[in-house]
Amino acid sequence: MPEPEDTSTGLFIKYLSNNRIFRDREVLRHSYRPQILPHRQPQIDNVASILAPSLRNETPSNILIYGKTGTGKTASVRYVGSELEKASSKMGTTCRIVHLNCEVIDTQYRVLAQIAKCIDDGIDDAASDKTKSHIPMTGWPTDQVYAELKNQLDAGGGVLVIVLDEIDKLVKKSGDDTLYNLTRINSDLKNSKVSIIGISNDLSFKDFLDPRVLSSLSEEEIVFPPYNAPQLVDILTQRATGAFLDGAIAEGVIPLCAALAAQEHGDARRALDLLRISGELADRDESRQVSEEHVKQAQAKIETDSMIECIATLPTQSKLILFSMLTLEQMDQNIFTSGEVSRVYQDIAPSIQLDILTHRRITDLISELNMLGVINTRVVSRGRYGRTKEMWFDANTNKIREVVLKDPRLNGLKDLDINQMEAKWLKTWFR
DNA sequence: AATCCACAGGAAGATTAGGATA
DNA sequence: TATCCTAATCTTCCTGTGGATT
Repeated sequence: MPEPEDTSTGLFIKYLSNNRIFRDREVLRHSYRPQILPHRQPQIDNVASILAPSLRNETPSNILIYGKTGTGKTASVRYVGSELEKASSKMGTTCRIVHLNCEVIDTQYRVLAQIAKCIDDGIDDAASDKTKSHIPMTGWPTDQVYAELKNQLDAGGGVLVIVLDEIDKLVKKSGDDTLYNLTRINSDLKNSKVSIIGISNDLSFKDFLDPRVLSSLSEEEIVFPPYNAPQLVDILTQRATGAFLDGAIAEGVIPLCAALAAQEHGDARRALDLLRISGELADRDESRQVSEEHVKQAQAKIETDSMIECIATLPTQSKLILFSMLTLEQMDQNIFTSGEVSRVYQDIAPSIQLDILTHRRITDLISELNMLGVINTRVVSRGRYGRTKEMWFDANTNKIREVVLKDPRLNGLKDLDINQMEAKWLKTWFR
């Protein structure tokens, strides 16, 4: 009997020892907060100038911040926030920042409770046992939470800046009551002040807001434009020095990552992912350098990964349609018409107790698959033989098949006898 | 030029699921 | 808990159509 420890160490050790690429790959993760944010100085200065009055114990204007994902909104605000707290403790004023991600904290109750909790934690060391967290995670009526929050704020004094990240999610899920109450809270406070920073990547969310809330929330608006390719190069270069060992990246790698990500909305997060995955690929095949080839592989990997993800979340019916197309493909057809697909579909649907959708519906689902980029379609006219829509895959069909069969309701199709089906179809309608 | 295939895809109504509300 | 509302899903019915064949 071999010692289990030995084998497992042996299993992993070889992957740990050849470390020729990364110095610290955490630097490339989304959660990493760099000290310097290239090309965001104007926005940072802007936020700072708006928040500055809080150091004189005056209420700063509320701010709304817009920008696509990966444009540095959150990072910039966090940076300004931490600088502000530093400055305030140096100057002896009370000035606190609470950062909430509304994708996670998405109800009025939880927002209020979370704010209260954050203030509490901050005061904790000063007045340790007196102000303990009063508000339970659930159970109180909302107005009581609101009142309790006011008490805590007034007790603490100073200025509180509330950052509502992904504020559009909050509005979509639970309406604008929360925002209404928060913007109004200043008039109920005697001893302290509140200012709100809303961060959104959806410009249209304003439409859901009460005009009064909107006007008070957007006293100041700041837009974070997407990065262009040269700017992304700067960002990647900065991170790469921390993340990679010297000389681990080939010449054109960073510009390539930047260019690919710039095409795709100038998303810095995407660019960093690309660089990190390129690095991981290089690491895995024991290269000593990340090459442009690795970047291309990484790009392909990200693409298929997101497609796999997309397919996995498709409704069962769409998956069955995909499976029908896969079946046709196994019968060495590369291009299928909507008629063929729906005939195959209608034949296998009953065998797994799925109700049969009409042809009309199937055409809609097929166009949907086309929109998602899982398949390609094209309308063709074959003269006397009618007008139809042709479709084909251009991705790895084995991967797709694998994912489709993971659906528990399609499990029975795993060992479908293609030959038998083909023979049957040939007899009835094929060609 | 007329015909006619094999569908595309619009319109509108029916059904269903989920969620709010009383 | 029953009921109502709404959005999403699905069906029915329909008109339109490019071009090989007649």
